[in-house]
Amino acid sequence: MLSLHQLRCFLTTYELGSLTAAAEELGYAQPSISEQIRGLEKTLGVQLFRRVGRGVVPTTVADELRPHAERTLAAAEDARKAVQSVKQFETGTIRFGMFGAARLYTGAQLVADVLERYPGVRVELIGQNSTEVHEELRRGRLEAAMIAVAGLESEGMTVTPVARDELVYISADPAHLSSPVTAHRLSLASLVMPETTWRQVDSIRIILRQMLHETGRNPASRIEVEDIETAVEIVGMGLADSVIPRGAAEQLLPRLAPNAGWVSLRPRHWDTFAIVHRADATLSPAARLMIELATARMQAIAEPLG
Amino acid sequence: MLSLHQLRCFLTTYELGSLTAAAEELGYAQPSISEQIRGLEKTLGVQLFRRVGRGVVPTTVADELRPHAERTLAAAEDARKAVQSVKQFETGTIRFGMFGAARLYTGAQLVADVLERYPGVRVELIGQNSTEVHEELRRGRLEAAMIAVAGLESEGMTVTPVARDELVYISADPAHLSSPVTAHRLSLASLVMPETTWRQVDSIRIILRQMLHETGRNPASRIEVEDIETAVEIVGMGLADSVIPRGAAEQLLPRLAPNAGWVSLRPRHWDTFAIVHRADATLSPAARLMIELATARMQAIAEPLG
DNA sequence: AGATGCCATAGGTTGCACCTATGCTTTCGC
DNA sequence: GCGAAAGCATAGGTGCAACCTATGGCATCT
Repeated sequence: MLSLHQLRCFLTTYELGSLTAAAEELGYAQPSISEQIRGLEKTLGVQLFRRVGRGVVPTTVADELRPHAERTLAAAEDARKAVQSVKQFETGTIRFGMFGAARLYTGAQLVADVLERYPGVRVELIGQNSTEVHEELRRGRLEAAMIAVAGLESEGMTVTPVARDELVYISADPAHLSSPVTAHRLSLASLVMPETTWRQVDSIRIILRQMLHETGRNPASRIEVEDIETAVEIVGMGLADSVIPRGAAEQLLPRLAPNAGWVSLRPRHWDTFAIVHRADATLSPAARLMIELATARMQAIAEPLG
Repeated sequence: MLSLHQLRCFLTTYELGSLTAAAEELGYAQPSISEQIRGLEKTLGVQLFRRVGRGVVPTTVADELRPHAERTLAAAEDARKAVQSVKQFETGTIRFGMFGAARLYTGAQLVADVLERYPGVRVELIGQNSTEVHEELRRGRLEAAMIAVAGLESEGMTVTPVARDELVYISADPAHLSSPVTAHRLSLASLVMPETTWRQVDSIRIILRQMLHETGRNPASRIEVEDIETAVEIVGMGLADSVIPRGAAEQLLPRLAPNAGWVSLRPRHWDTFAIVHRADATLSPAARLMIELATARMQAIAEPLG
């Protein structure tokens, strides 16, 4: 079986024209080189050097092999270098999960942070929805993620809360915003809720369900939409009210619903953002980097925890 | 130390997404693949796969490594193929020594023979002069050669005579050609001799020296030139006579000295052409091919021996 | 002719690559 | 849910290969 070591020995011998010189160059004893060359000749079924008294002389087959051997060794060296540069974030892809409001208002900045520090890397922010992210984490396809957690069943997962963001009630009707919204008022409200596809696992809905549990009512949403921007626009049109994280409200209301405002819930509730990864995993440098940067960004915007 | 085997195991595992599948594909037991991957991860200092319950998942570093691993393996495979095709004369260089009159009147045809049968090969016909060829043979830089031998000191060399060519006296003076030329007449002649640089080892001169030895004279050449064509032209101009192999005479006289003719020596003498190679060498297929073709060509032109 | 340089061979040690057997964890099917 | 199946890791053992030192043979240089 062909090996890189054989090719290395061959090339050095070819260039130096001597087994002894090659052995010294490579730091081996002379018989070792001799054995490697012989092995290479055997696997290829050809003679590469003529042993002629003092020294060795390459055959025409050796002439032919040489450039190929050089290419092969160069390719192997490239492979090694490529891996090393990935290790040092000089290149390669960093993949990180980010779901919900977290991505909504720190995603772009987080990507900018990474690109600034490591110009060569590609960044993938994965996060269509929480179940998908959770599944990717569980299957090991995603190493770590920052997601909104609310009573998330995460057996075998390490969940490290890093920040919380207050859930606020948003409305275009000033009368609805005159005082903090209680569970009772919430139960009577006409709501538009995003993330309709993942409603069972959406952290905000889970929190609202817990809040309304005491009133004996289920959270009633009149309108279901897919993304939070659409929900905010609908609120701006006065068609319904909604409950979203305060950070999202501060970012989206001026842009999408300038006539709407927000008010706290009573009692207050918070959406918790956490770093999540498999409990058994040892995190890669890239993952640790993303966790560090994402945590910093999130804590600069929302309320730090822990 | 990086190895092709590790890269092979890595690639197969990457593609099949499973150590077990890779093991089956490559014909090994599963722990062997596991060990190779672990070794590769250790030499590179990175994790390539996340072991996640059932199956393995490549990391981003593995994504980066993959194309490089493919290139490296492809290069190694190219090297192997290149050597194999050289072995089968599909490509590569065939080097053969050929000196003296042998090259003069079979060289081009011999090259044509090789190119016809093996269109991909390069051919090098080495042979500036006999000593140089002999030296190259002795040093092993040349595997085999067909040269004119005349009492050639060839210790350690295997000399296989394949053909002989009569030495003839050429002249532009018909009177000189009326009867075979004896040693006596030769000693009185005014000669032009080629191969002046290598006069000490030129086979024709050696023969002439032996022939004239009985007359007590040394061969006297009035004119010394480098190549045989020039000598023939000088003969055609009537400035001197010469002694050359009959094959050369038949080829060169009509072209370079149409008014000249040739006559035998008395007694007749022959220049002997032989295959020469180191006694200890096992000949490569390429060398055997050249020997076969050169012998055939030479025997078609000159008088076969053995 | 002797000294030197270089490759091959011999003999022995270590380590690696490979195997089988088994245990642990996850996933799948009933 | 709970066993069955699938997949990787570990353990233990064997054989080969890579390495070493020591030495011999041959060619070359002085």
